[in-house]
Amino acid sequence: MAVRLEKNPAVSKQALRRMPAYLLYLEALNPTTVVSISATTIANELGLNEVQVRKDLAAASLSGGRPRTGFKVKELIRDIKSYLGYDDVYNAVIIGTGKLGQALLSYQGFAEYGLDIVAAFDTNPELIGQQFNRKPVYPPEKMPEICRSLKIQIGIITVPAEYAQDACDHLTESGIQAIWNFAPVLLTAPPEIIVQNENMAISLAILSQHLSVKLKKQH
Amino acid sequence: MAVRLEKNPAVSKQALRRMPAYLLYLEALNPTTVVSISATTIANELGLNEVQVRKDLAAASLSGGRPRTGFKVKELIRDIKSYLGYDDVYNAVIIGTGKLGQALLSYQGFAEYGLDIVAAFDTNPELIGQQFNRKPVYPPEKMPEICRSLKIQIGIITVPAEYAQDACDHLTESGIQAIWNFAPVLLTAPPEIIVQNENMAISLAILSQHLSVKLKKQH
DNA sequence: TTATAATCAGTAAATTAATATCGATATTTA
DNA sequence: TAAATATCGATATTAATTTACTGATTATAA
Repeated sequence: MAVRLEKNPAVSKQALRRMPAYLLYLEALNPTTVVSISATTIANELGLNEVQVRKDLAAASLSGGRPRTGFKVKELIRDIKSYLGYDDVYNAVIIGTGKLGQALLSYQGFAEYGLDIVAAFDTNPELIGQQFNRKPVYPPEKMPEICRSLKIQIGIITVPAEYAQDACDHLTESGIQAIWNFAPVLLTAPPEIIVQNENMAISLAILSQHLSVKLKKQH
Repeated sequence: MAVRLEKNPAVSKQALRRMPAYLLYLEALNPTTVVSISATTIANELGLNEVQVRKDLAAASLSGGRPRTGFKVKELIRDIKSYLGYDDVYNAVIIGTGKLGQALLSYQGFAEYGLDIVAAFDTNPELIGQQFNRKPVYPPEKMPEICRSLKIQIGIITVPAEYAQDACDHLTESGIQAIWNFAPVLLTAPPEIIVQNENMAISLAILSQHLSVKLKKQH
């Protein structure tokens, strides 16, 4: 029998970044025709090294794969989701209901990731009282009260850059645990607060630098 | 004299990811009071290792820093921008004018990064002919013609997941060079096309996993 | 039933990235 | 003007990550 000695080996930050790609790939498979899949196949499809994929999967998978057939697709999806914490449901609020805030409020896909956006905050009187995707917009003063009563863990910042630190401070005072920051600002927060920056500039920097190198080559 | 032997040493992908943070930090400084800054200071402020910062800056900076004072802030900003290709202006189009597409069309900050979004495409007849932030929305059929005549290099995909591959194919046929993909899908594109995924799921995965670990500790 | 081949898990080696150290140099201070 | 010190660039070391290798295991086919 294939015994897995290390149950859930330490996983690198890089591996954590690859997990969502595995999920996307696995979920795109037809579950009726593809029951099992090997690390080799996934690696080839995603352009990764097969040992790397096998190690990543070993970290997330509870039951492991079996020689010759690979991993059960359904189990693997479930295990990766559980590994990433998508099973636990977190309540979130959005600060700033501009276009981006509205886009996030309207996006149906977050349920997949265990993220439940339950309310939004905005200073604009015209937006306060409105709903987006059946989620109400409140004035910022209500933040502490609402966050505590609704047991909000995550605050999503989608305000313009100049108001982002304010939003961060408000959220911190309202007792949230983590911040997902879409504003192009470096936030200052207490160390116990998890801050994850969704920095489109990073993505754009990588794209731009590649493109710059590519276009220079063409001359 | 402090001679820099290696002019622009090879930089890692990780370093490239840190560059936008340096820019954010440097641009937040008051240019009248802070003329020069040391790698040490930046490292402390951003919570990074000082040698790492010095190496990163050495890769981007043309003139280098000088002992005791550090780097000239204005020069450094200029050099990093140039290094990231923000000097070159790239023309882009947006495919999909839902909330996210509209948010990107309306965002004024892309000019900073040398990104000029000049038009959008959507299948929705109600949106075709409209403008967002003075940028017109065209039907997809016009993509090849418009992309070629306006010399579009970058296509930004903001359609729902199920249409993303179609959008990608259209863009490829329209002669663009790079794709910035916001849809949660793994795109298949010719190898010469640069594909950069803006995968919010990665960010969310990291946040979620941290939070999961954090909340478990509290018990 | 036995041989073959694909795949896994685990360990070792190689590569890449991060951090520590060192001599040189420019500014500040005595 | 000389000594002290902060900072740089470069090299050396350590740590993390990726890739290669090996033996075990299971399905398939002879």
